[in-house]
Amino acid sequence: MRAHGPLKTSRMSETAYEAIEGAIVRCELPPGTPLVDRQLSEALGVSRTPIRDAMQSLEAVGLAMRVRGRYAVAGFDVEDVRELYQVRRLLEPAGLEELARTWDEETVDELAGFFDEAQRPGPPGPYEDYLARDHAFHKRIVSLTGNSRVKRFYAVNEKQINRIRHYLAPGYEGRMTEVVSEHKEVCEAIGRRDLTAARAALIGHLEAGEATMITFLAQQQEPNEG
Amino acid sequence: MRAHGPLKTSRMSETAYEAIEGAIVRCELPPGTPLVDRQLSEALGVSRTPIRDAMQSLEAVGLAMRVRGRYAVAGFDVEDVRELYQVRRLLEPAGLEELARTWDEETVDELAGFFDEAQRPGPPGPYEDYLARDHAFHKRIVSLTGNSRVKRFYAVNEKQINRIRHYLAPGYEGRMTEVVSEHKEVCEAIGRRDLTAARAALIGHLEAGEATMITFLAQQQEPNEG
DNA sequence: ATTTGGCATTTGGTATTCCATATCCCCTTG
DNA sequence: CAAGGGGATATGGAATACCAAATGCCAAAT
Repeated sequence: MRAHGPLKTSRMSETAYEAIEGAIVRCELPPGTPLVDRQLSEALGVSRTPIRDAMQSLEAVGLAMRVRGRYAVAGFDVEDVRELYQVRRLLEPAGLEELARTWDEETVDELAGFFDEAQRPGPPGPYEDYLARDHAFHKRIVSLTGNSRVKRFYAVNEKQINRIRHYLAPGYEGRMTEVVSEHKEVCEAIGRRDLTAARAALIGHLEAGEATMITFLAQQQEPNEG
Repeated sequence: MRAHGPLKTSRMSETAYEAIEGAIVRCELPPGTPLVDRQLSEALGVSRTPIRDAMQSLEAVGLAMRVRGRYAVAGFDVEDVRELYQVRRLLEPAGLEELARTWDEETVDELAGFFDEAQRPGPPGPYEDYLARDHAFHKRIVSLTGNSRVKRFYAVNEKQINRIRHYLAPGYEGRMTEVVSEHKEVCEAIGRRDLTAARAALIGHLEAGEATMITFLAQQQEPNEG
């Protein structure tokens, strides 16, 4: 029985995936929320098939999980934060080391001046803008590895970190100005052609970020791991 | 219309996935082979739905890909080998560094003697046994990171490398004895509690492996990247 | 009142049907 | 004979139907 025109605009699986992923990352669907295909099917106006495709993908990137057969939004805890930041400390310095190896002057200059443009003095802009700029910087560093597998792995990692950022906000913006100065420290070291210092500054920055996130998460009376 | 009892034994998606994945890794389905859901559906005796689930997973781990909408077994080339080994050089030393940090005597002894047992002198056993032992060694090192995300990433990486090993065999077994001695070098350094040397030996081992694989692959008149 | 058995509901998995698009082949036409 | 059109086929995507297992609830019995 055909209900109505199903509007085969594009891949409904991808549309559904992005809708659900966005809702999970923004914590509109909090950790532990059951993901019931029939409900989501009705809510998004598509059939169960693309929804189940999307849920499979969400499970693959660790945003959803199956607990005794039932799908639910994945939980996270302090140990996840440790893992996520360990991955960053592993991948991002690798980008800098590749830069040290190849030493492309143009790229060095690009990174050294990454925050020059659109960097107004005084209070930084809205949180979302700041997050986007932050992410662009770190993503650019990882891209220096030129390794597509590393980049994909990093992207999944970042998605999970971003979700915890959303979970912790508001209150988490407090570190914004601190992070900006840490970024500048990395960029200045790159500008001085001192990649050893840049690497150290980057790792310090990541360690500070991990510590902050763990502190906030522990305060929040950490929820259970999914 | 119900054809016959479909035997809902367990998750047919996983069964189908493992069947197809195995065939791809063993190169029974060579790179470029079209993966047609209806064909596989008939071949494996299940409907299209679990097959399509499996193909989605295969695409996620890089063993299959979609070229203009059609699924096919992913190809690979020298650049893939570089990426795959760069990932290994990134992850495996991280395991040793974690061991250096925590310095668990029991684990050190375990790794130092990893190849003592069942290591008969003279010619090594069958290639498959050797591969399994090799993989167990490196996997154990990566597991020292204690990072589940790293371990999953590494496992996917290994699956892809293993496929290329199968693709290159026979002839590729020639490096077996060489690899065994390189492994022993790593283990001996660990036994001497010299993790710096162990790290160096491990990286050298990986670089040798990459060079060998690239040589063999280049000889084989490299196929096109999927 | 508690426990237990069974039925209704929920939910995920699989099969089947329907549909859209792309590709290929043959036929027509200039 | 070549080029273009049109239908047949192949193939993937989505919707729906069907099924099994798990869950929960309610009633009945002790």
